[in-house]
Amino acid sequence: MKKASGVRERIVDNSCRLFYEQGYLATGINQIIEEADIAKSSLYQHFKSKEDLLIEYLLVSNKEWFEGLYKLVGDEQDPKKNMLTLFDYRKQSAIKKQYKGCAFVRLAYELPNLEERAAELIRQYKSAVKSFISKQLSLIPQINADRQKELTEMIYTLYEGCGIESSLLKSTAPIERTRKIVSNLIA
Amino acid sequence: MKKASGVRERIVDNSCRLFYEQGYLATGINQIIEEADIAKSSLYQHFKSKEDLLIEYLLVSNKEWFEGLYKLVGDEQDPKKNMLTLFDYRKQSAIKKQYKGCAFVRLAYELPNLEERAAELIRQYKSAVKSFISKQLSLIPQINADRQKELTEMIYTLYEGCGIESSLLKSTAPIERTRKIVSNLIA
DNA sequence: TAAAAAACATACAAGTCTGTCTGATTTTTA
DNA sequence: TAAAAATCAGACAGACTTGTATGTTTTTTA
Repeated sequence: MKKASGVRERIVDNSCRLFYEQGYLATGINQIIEEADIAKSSLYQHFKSKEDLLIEYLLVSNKEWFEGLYKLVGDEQDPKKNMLTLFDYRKQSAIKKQYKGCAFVRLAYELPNLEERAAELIRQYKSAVKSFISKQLSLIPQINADRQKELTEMIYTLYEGCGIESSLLKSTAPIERTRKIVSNLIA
Repeated sequence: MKKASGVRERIVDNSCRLFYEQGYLATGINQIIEEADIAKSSLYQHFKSKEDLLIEYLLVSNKEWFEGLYKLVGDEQDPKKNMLTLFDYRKQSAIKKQYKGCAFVRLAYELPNLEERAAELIRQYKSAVKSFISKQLSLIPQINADRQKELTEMIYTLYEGCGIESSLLKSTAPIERTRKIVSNLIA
């Protein structure tokens, strides 16, 4: 079908940017179409409602998050290094995103009565992050299955916690501290 | 001055309830005055703007949170028990508040460009929580000053992390797991 | 090049939002 | 009991919200 105009792309890019920077409720359709420089009817041709834009936002955020992580991981094989890379990635993102925190948690907290489609995408994302942690641990020979399960939960909890702290204090220090703790846990 | 009518009290009670249940942006002045059963002009006599209601919300939430914690602590002196009570309190609150999470983090995430007055109150609250943790650790003789500092950060990070997890999964399991981890850390 | 699809501008509906104002009524204070 | 303060109901301003509808112009497809 169409391909050249990039209208859909501009809608998605600007929606995602504004939803993240300002929050979902604080961002109006009119601002989106203005900054994307498209007509309102074009937006509603691609997305039937603002809620559909929200779903798109979650899908894009998920995709970009994992792409960014695996770009930083590169072809490194050492699971210990890769575990620490997760925290390096969190630190790098915190700076780039000006300490506004995880898009998924942000949304879950902004909309306490979130529709189920969106809530499910958030849970899926978090589950995938936990899988990454679990995967690395499984590749460390010294760690047995019981300890792996235990450490997965603990490291994931630390991962979430340092993200919050970093956002509230607008500082990477909590992430760096947590990275060191995790480093000791898997040493 | 006035004392009997309880108008201000009804404004504050309903504002706090609705801000927490629905979020700040999703709650309108009109809903507040309707559920508080007062006139709009009465509201603006007590609070000059919605932002002032937000500040009140933070002050009240802070007060109630610590009152609830110290009620659960009672006159228990054992610092190890009191540390675990912090997590029992988090679990109890999670259920009571239907997994909507910490009011302060919620607000910081809902309004990424929060006014400085409010942001400062949030940081103060989190600092006070950390002080509680630090205080208990300082009362455990086996823990030296260095270890105390280290554990304060770690337990606080775990505290924040398990709160997020609990909210996203609508389950107390992450809190219970974390309580056990903390129990081992200070055993 | 002619038909189909996409994007355009713009107005509009119907509702919401915060905050102000007027003037009447009730409550408190002195 | 008289003056002062608080609360009331309700209209209003002015801007904003999401989404629809109309008709035109541009782009793509066949």
